[in-house]
Amino acid sequence: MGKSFLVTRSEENYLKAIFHLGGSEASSIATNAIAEEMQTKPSSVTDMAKKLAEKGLVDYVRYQGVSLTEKGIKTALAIIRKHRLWEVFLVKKLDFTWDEVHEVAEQLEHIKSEKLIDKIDELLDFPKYDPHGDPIPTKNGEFQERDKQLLSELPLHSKGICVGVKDTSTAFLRFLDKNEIALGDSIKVLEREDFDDSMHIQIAERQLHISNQIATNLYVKKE
Amino acid sequence: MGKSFLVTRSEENYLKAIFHLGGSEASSIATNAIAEEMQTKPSSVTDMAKKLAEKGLVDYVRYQGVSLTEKGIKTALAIIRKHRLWEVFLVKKLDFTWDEVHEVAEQLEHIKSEKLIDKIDELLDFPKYDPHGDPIPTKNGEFQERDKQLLSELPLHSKGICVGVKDTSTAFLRFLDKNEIALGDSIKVLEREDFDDSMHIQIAERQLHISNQIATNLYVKKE
DNA sequence: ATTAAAATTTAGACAAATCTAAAAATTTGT
DNA sequence: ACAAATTTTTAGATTTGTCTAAATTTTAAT
Repeated sequence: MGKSFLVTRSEENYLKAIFHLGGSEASSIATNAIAEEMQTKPSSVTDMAKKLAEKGLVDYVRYQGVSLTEKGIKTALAIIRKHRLWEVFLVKKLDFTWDEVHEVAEQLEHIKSEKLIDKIDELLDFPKYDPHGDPIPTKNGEFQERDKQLLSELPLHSKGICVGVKDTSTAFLRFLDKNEIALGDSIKVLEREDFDDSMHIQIAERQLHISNQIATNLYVKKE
Repeated sequence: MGKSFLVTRSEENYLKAIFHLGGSEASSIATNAIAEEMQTKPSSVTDMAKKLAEKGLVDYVRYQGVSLTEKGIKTALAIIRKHRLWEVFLVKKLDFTWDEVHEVAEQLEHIKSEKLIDKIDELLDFPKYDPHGDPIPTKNGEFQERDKQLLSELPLHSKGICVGVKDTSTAFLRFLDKNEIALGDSIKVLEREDFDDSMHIQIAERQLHISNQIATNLYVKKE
């Protein structure tokens, strides 16, 4: 079996970025898009694309961009799995807030030990979702996106359960904390303002007025 | 305050090695000794010595070797603290055996997050010793070596409590596991064989015959 | 269908961390 | 004290991952 041989930390980060940009589907991802995502220069992306292609992790055609191979997808999912499991660990076991976890998980995701991450998985009782509501791939790389929609798309008077966030910036997560909006909360759309698409919602026992910018960054699952 | 600015992973490993070789005392540590400890070449050590000296982490005199500065000691202790706390975590929370922890802890010790390690410390209830019996430095870099001696030096008929190991090789740790010798066990010297310095010991309810090589790698604390 | 704009790649350079081989300094043995 | 052995350093090369600037290819507009 192809014991994943040597994948460097930098290569792992590229694979993750490509995956997040949709590189696991048929479509190719543009050099510029990857450079943007990774906060680096397009020329660096080109160099790395060649390296990853040589290792059989991506398909790369000059001037066309890259897409992940089967092997690349597996590797990317393993990293995402680790990242999300560590996030759960930090929140559940060490009382980190959900805006604090990302930076540390970015480091922890590169720790190489199959036993370690499987034990963490077990310690957490095999969670299916991370603190932002994103699904955690299994050991075999299976994972299903939750059936969810943006709060902004929820019809008037219908109810949903908050299951995730689209924007994971510190600012947004802090806003949610401050307004006591958490995953699992039940949300009902009471009124919608046509003028600016802001809305009145019922959340737990409270009522809240939220802007469209909030509503387009909160995922809910219809009840 | 000198927020430890940038210390690379490689630099951290050198500091740790120098500390282990006694570089925190007045004595200087030879280039060759460090190369041996780090499994690298003396010329690489020279290069790094200059770099560390420039950052004020070691004192370095050409052809004389290096010794840690105050700042270098602090940095080394912070890494050792992290390494040992992670070892405790792996054993206590994830059921790793004590011969499995080192390799993973070597990676985890480089994770940069003060909050993370302090929370791990708290989760473990502020342990004083790691799974091999070595003391864990406090957040302020204080740490005291335990009052201990080698089992081989324990007088005939006297008793001690097993508090640590000198050799931390997988082979030795596995041997101890197989013979059910664990930290905390009470050991009494029943008989000593002058010919080869092997000894009969009473450990818990059992009696055991152990070679001098074992006895010179087990630390006990006199009762 | 050309040309202008945008995206991408190449070429050449740099910093970090390492190595080899040769030179220099120190230590050791007598 | 001086030659031989050992240790240490220097000089120059290599690898990884990055960058800038220039060249090339693709895309978009008229």
